[in-house]
Amino acid sequence: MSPEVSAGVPADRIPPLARERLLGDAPDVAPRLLNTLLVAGGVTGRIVEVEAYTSDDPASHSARGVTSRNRSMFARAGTLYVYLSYGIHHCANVVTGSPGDGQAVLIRSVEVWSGLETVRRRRGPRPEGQLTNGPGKVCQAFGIAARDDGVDLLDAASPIRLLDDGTPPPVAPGCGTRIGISRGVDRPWRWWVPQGAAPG
DNA sequence: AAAGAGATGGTCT
DNA sequence: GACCATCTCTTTT
Repeated sequence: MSPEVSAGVPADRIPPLARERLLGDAPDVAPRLLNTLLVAGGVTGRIVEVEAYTSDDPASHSARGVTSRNRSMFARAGTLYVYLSYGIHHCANVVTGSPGDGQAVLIRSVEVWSGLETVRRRRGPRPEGQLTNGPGKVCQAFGIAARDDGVDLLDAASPIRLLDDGTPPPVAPGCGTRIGISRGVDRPWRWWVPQGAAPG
């Protein structure tokens, strides 16, 4: 299949995100990840909400060092970290920074640009706005699961990829505290694309 | 519209 | 045995 984005350009003709764009602390990288393209499972979408997690962060899986679960969170920038949440849902993260840092950005919400029928089949009949507006929903919609943990998102041969179609991140992203955590609750490490914001 | 609770299993103490 | 980086359905205002 040939996933397409809004302009009608096939996803396989859009270049991967430059790895240097992911180099840096997760709270710095996270807002720059907004408006980049996620391609997986026959679906393409634009990332519109993210959260940052670091090793110096009581809410982060990486806060207490490497374990078998969070191992890929300590890999190089561009690695995908997938974990099982509440025994039911999967959540996808983009590793940032340098190997050993344990920093990553959680993909919280995505706007689907192609493969909408596939998303509807995976997510079931639901209002348009509730298909991919949560980290567990994003993984279900894109078919991302535990087997995908550790893949390189910047490798054109990977089943899951981050692309850069030239759309810049929002000039003034929304910013606030993270959702669903019980520690580190005051860190304003969640960012989103303001609704109705014109790309560019 | 908002609040509450159950599902469900891996990870860590 | 407790704690979740969640989601959905049900109950209550």
